Amino acid sequence: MGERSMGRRERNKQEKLARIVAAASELFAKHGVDEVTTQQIAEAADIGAGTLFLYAHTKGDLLLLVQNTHHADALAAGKAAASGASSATNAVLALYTPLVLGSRALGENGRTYLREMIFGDPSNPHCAEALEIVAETEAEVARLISAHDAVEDARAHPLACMINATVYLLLAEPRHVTTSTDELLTKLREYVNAALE
Amino acid sequence: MGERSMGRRERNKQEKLARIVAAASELFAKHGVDEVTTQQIAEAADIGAGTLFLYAHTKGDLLLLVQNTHHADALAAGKAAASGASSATNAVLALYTPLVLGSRALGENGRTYLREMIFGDPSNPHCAEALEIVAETEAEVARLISAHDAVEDARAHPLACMINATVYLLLAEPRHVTTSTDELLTKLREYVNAALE
DNA sequence: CACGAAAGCTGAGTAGACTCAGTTCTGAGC
DNA sequence: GCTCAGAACTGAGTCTACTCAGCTTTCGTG
Repeated sequence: MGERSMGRRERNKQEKLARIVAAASELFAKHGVDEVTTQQIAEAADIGAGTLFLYAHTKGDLLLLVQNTHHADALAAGKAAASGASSATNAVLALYTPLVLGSRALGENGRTYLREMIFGDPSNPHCAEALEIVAETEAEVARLISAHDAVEDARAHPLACMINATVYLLLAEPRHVTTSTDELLTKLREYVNAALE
Repeated sequence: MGERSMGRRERNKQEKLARIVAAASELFAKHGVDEVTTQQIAEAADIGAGTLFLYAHTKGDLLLLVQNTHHADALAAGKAAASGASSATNAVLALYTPLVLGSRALGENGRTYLREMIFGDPSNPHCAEALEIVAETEAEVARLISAHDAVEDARAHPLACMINATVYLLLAEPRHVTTSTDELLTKLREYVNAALE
């Protein structure tokens, strides 16, 4: 996969992809997904309007493409933070904190990302990638609560799924849009505590 | 609010609303939300294309309008079924079974309904109504697990939220589209058991 | 009944995501 | 270098959810 081994065709494609990601990333962040047209993005990336859809099947896929990297980074940061935690609850909280902060920092785009992740077409690679990160998060939660002996092993995975579902709905539900991020994390701690006794 | 006390204006409105719900209900069920245009619905309801949007702000709102009644009915049926259950787990399962069956019976429309519920605009009355039913479901779960002494009272509400979030994501996640409804209910039992020990 | 105001309705028009038939570019074979 | 198959790109065109300026209907009041 060295850059040297690619022909011009492949290099052009990579370069275009990079321009698309950069353009979409900036415009989405600046104006919000709904306030930006695919035309504007294509123009900013200096490609034809139709070309955009060769790299992301829908506008939603484009958001997934742009955000998946940040999502994966947040998970990695969470994993690192959780490794030093003193209890199962603290570990789970540490794991999710970067994800929650990241989602909240995006404002409305954070909710849109969740929407595309859950309701997008999983046969699209960017969506599948996002779901992969979610599955990895779930597995890590199961590992953490097992390692801290919070619950017997058979319960670890179901509980991890429940905790994960709870976090995603906390971030998605409209009633929490006005809740401060601190309050949200406090709520999350309460939930995790309740689940782990 | 008797029908007699309404003027012609109000009666016309009610009648139009009924025609819209009937038309949308049939067309959505027959062809799926995405395969039906708002024009077709307006035509079937014998109203102007623009009139539709006086009764539902978006096409998604229209789905909420159509399905909320069934959703509420399913909750009522679940409540009734749960009242005779012998354990907290059985009660919660009984409560959710009609909701799960109802959602699954709608096929893809069931997932679309969830999407509109969670990501729709809550300032729209139909969306608010749907969220109201969700909140009621959550409260009922808390009541049931408290009544069956499954957990101390302080944990009842957080756990109810988590169980509820789990059910909604089970129904929404694309990976469960191919899962049979029976398997889904089995999975749900496993989750509820894990949460309630 | 006549009038005016306000509620309700209308459908042609707008905007923007997405498509596809035609074009250009790339690279392997000679 | 020349040729050609097919990969990649293009942007004008399509489709449809949603809007809005103008029209119609209702109804309280004199």
